[in-house]
Amino acid sequence: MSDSSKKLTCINTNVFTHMSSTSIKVACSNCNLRELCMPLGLSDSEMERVDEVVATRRKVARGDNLFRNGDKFNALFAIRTGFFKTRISAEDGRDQVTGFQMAGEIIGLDGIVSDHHTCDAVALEDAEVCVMPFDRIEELSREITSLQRHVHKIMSREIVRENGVMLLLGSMRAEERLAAFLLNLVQRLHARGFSQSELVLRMTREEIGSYLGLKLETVSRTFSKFVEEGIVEVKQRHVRILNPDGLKLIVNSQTCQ
Amino acid sequence: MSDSSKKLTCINTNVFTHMSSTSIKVACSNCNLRELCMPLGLSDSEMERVDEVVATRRKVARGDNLFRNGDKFNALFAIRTGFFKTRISAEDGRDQVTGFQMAGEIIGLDGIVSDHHTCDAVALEDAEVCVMPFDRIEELSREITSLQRHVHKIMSREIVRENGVMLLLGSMRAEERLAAFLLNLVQRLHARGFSQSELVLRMTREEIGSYLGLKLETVSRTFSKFVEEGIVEVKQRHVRILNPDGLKLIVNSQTCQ
DNA sequence: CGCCGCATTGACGTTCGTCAAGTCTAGTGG
DNA sequence: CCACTAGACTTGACGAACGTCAATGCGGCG
Repeated sequence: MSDSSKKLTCINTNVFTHMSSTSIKVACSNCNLRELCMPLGLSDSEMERVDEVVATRRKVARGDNLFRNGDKFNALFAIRTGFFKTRISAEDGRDQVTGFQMAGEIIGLDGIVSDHHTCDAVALEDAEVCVMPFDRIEELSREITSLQRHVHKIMSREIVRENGVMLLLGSMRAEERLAAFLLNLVQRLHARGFSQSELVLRMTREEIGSYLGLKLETVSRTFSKFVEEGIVEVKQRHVRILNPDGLKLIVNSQTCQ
Repeated sequence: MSDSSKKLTCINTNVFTHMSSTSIKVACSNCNLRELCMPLGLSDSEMERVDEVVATRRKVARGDNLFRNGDKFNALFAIRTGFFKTRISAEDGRDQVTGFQMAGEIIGLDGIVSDHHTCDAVALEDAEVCVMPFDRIEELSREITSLQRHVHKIMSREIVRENGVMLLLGSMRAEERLAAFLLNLVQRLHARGFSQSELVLRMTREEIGSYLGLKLETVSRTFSKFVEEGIVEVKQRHVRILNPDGLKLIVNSQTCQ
């Protein structure tokens, strides 16, 4: 499969997780996620100081929470391996998945404003994160301009991402939502060296539905429809995109609302 | 009306806009929006430096854009007077209102990540904003720790706000959405010294609908339903909330979806 | 006065949620 | 090795919520 040519080698989501014990020092400076996670163009001495920000790393087993709504906010987390969902809950028990995060992405920004997290972060597979104490980040970004800018961009990117989700939730039909979701996932996976056409969903239909503002049955039906139309192959959580242009067409179809 | 007791005096949204010419120097240090907009507890000398960040002010007439999707990003804007909406547009022409902003709120955070704005900001009434060049903000927040923290909080607050909108769009029914919208508006207006029970909508039914993921007819019908139930009085854009607890009950009703 | 944009209301249709039955798969234990 | 189970997924029938289309009302402004 030529399009699984890895730009970044060896981003294993699972296999080697249990080998890398916490004692092995993995610095940002030699992390293969560096270009996703950290600013480029740091000098060696700056990079050394950034290494020190990553105080510890932490493993999160599948199903466990990295943090919960109400937890004290201390640190941002950079995902090294694994896959997360974030979700918020209303008082009445309803909840809404607000995002799915994968290796190289930063999680925990919601906690800054009130010093407490306002959502839950749940590992959808065994995961490992770098713990980056936020006061250290602030300290260092006062000294390293490019780090400061980088932190601002990460937060702005999240705002823009959520804008896109609002568009999806506010004005797209079920097919468009699912098509946009698949294209987004596969694009982010591709940036991490995975295939452009094949992916394994780490979340259930219900979690997809929660994210997309749909019921799980609707998600399932919509998958089936895509299969009938020959746009994708679906076997449980394994998805192969046969006709990416077909998906893109669906996203921009504007059949109605 | 006792609950229109002004905490901040004279936040006029319209009347005096044309009087305050740009030549009058209005510094943050004596701005009555300070506590909404700027960090508290700055020393006098720090406050002086913050004053210098606000390079210029800019008037935006009703219907005009403060910035557009694609515009180069240079500055954040603090709203002094007036009322804005932000919206994003898909290629196919669909658009989605992503927020309504009022005096004391910061607008333009979307532009940081890519150096270009990704949404439009439109004045819904004649408005005036403080232009805060972003590189000046970054410069100063490297020196004034509390300003740095404040900037981070503003961005985090926007992320959390959007999380809430995602919950609304993803899992609430029309009545719940409109009730939540009204409560949110009136709460923010109250923080600015206005009534807890009365408000004037600055946007059309269509704009409300776009924000809430509903069609304008649905918004109108839902208003009518609230009126029938004696929860609000509605006369065009004038809304009086007769039974705020009724609204809160609706938000948490979870009838279905 | 008449126009125009905005808002309301009604009749009808579509989409998606609800409820229920049934299937598939992985994991467990005999 | 196979039966059993639990959880995830699929599919169908039906209904509710909301969108669509169209007619009408209302208020502000030239």
